[in-house]
Order: sequence, then structure tokens, then C-alpha cells
Amino acid sequence: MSDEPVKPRRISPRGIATRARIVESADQLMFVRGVTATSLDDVREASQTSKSQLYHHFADKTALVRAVVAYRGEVILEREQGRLERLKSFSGLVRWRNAVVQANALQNGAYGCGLGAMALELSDKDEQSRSALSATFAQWQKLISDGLRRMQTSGALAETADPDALATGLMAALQGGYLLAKAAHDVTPMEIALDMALSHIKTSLT
Amino acid sequence: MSDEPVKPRRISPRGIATRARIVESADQLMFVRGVTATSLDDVREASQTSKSQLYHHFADKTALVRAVVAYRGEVILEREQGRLERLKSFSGLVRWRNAVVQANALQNGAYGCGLGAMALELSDKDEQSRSALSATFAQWQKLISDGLRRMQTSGALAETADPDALATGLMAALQGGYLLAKAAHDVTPMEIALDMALSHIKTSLT
DNA sequence: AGTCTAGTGGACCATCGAGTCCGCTCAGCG
DNA sequence: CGCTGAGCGGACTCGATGGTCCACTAGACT
Repeated sequence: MSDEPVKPRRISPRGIATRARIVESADQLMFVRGVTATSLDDVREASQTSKSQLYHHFADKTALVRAVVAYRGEVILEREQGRLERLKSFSGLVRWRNAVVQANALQNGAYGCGLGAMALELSDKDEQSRSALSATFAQWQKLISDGLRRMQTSGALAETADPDALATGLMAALQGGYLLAKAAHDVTPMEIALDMALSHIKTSLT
Repeated sequence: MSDEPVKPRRISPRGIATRARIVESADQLMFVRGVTATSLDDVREASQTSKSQLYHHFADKTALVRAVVAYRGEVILEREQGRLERLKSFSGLVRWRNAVVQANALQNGAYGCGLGAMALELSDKDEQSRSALSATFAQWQKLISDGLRRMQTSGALAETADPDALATGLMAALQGGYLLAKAAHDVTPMEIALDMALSHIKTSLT
């Protein structure tokens, strides 16, 4: 309960690089196998490090998982910001839809959304990870709702529309689409889900 | 590759009961902890059985998991059939929505959809489970699309509407809603998602 | 040069978990 | 009554896994 003792650990560039290697390796492994099914030895091997380094940089597996949650959140938000920050028309939303679908189509949707998968796996196990993931979802939705608000400003979207609710609906369609696509090994359900959400937004166009 | 040798094992009522106890216990545990995080010792203890019984009734953990997948699918389909088989109007769909939301609101959405959770966790690990889950999703969607078709027959829903696509969209909204609700510990996103899907269906009402 | 600590290698430990095995009980059937 | 096999109890094996420990190295600062 020491409330963040401002850990006075000095860090060297080498240490930073090693830590980053560990987190990135863990991120990849946990993405394809899941968190629980990824062992620290897997991470050690993939990152070309040793056991002591893992425990030098992270208190335990939970701490590493939290670092992965944060890292993945950053990566996704950065990617989505690039895709959404200039969004200001319905056709832009369609382009975003196409990009997301195309990326997921590569493996017939075998890999879903890394954020959604972690949310389902960790929500009941680690409250801290859960709230971090929830915050990332909120930021992601804000990227969308901000775009919708720009559409309102430009007059493309009706003033009566609720950008936050529309963004939540779109995110749910996206996550549900990811899930059904993964289960079916087919991106079609994801396309249908996103098209439904877009169609719903369309009814609020001016 | 012996292609189902029609195992000639005789079964007694007692054996059936024990097997059922094991599957039900495993189902509950895997629902709250996840499949990987549930050990056979957990199952043994919860079902008041012994190790040898687990391996008497199931070849290995994978076989048990598959039995759980089948069991959970049956339970959910039975429940949903009861809710959906008489569906023939939009207000019936709204009642379904309310029932689903209310059930999930009990724990503030802490527990999601057992089917969706298993789909995400198992899709990459066991192809047989994946296809079974996918089939269950398909049947679930059929319960919905059949209801929508009845609405078409009665003239409530436009002939031009695509019941299968609408059902897929609704299911995606449901699953995405479950996921976001679980991450946020709040059912609101689930309500928004379902309302979006219903609103989308509404546009095809006559 | 000397010191101090972050960084590292890797052996080691304790536990857990999947799966095995053997011997017992119980119920049906001759 | 006694045989047989399903059903059962639980100790045991053994590899995997999270976590510890200690000795060594590199680099920054004096």
C-alpha cells in the first residue's frame, strides 16, 4: 500500500531495450495463444533473454501481463488514431470498415482483436488489467465519436445523433464481428456486423 | 482414424449420473475461470468424484472440454428456443432484448456469454471445439432468423429484408455487447449495442 | 583505477497439473 | 453363490511452470 514509491531504479538504454523485447515477445505469444497458455519460458525463449531478466524487469507474471495490456493498448490506439483522426465523412467510415475487414481477412479471421480477447480472458482475473482495457476501449471509441462529432460540425451528421452511442454500437459490432469471424473462420459475419452499424449511422446522415 | 468405433461400453444409470455431474461442474468452473485456468483437480473436487472417474468417462481433458462445449451449447439453445420460438413481432424482439440484458445485469455484466468466451479461447486450440461452437452459433442465429421469417410471413417485416443477415448482425451486437459490458463492468454498452441492432431491424418493418 | 549497481546467465526449487495404475466395491446375471 | 465388468478411490509419476538465487559482467560516476 506504499502508493507508488516513485521507484528510484536507474535505467539504462540496454535495460530499456531488453524490457521492450520481453514485452513485445510476450505480446505476440499471448496474442496467438492467450495469456494463460503462454509460459514465461516461452517468453524467455522468444525474447532471447533469461529468467533473471524477466524478474529483473517485472515483479511477476501478472506485472508482465499488465505491461502487455498497456503495450497492446498503445499499439492499437496509435494505429486507430492514424486511421480515424482525419475521419470527417461517411465515406471515410466506409474506408475504415474496409481496412479493418481486410486486415482480419488474411487468416480468415482466425485471429481476432487482441484487445477483446484479453478483455474476456482477464476481466475476471485481474481488476487492474480489466480497468486498463476498459480505458483503452473508451479511448478507441472516443477516436470514433470525435470523428462523428466532426461530421456533425460539418453538417454531414444530424445534430440529434448521439456520437457516443453510435461509437459504442459500432465498437460492439466490431468486437462481436471479430468473435463470430473467429468462431466461423470466415470474415463474412464481421462484414455483416459492421455494415449493420454503418447502416445505422447512415440513418442519421443529413 | 477408426472413425467412431461405436464404443461398445455398457452404461449404468449411476455412470450416467456421475458423468453428468462431472460435465456440469466443469461447465460452471470453466464458465467463471476459463477453460485453461480450470484444472482437473478443480473439477474432481467440485463434482465430488475421483481422478479415475474423470478418466473413466473422458479420454483426456480435451474430451472433457468438448463435452462441456456440447453441454453448454444444448443449455443455451434450449433456453433461447424457449425465448424465441414464439417470436413473431417486433415487440417480442424487444422482450427478448430485455430478458437478455436483465440476466446479464445481475453481476454488472461481469460474466459474459459462455459461448462467446469459449469461442475466443478455444478457436485456435481445438478445431473440433471451434466447429461445434460455430455450429451452435449458427443454430442460435437460426432461432432468430426463423422468428424474423415469421414476421415476414405475417407481413410485419418487409419481404426485401434479409433475415439471416439481420440475425447475424443482432448476434454480433449481442456478443460485442457482452464483451464490452464485461470489460466495463457495466451493462450499458450491451444495451446500446442491442438497441442499435433492433433499430436496424426496425427500419425494415412495414 | 576503483566502486557500485543495473543488467545478465542459468542452475535450482517447489508446486501444480495432466495422466497412470492398482485394487476395491457394487450390481447384474448365470 | 460366484463371476464379470462398470464404477470408483486415491496414491503415484513426471514433465511443465512460476519463481528464487547467486555468481558474473558492463558501464557510469568518483
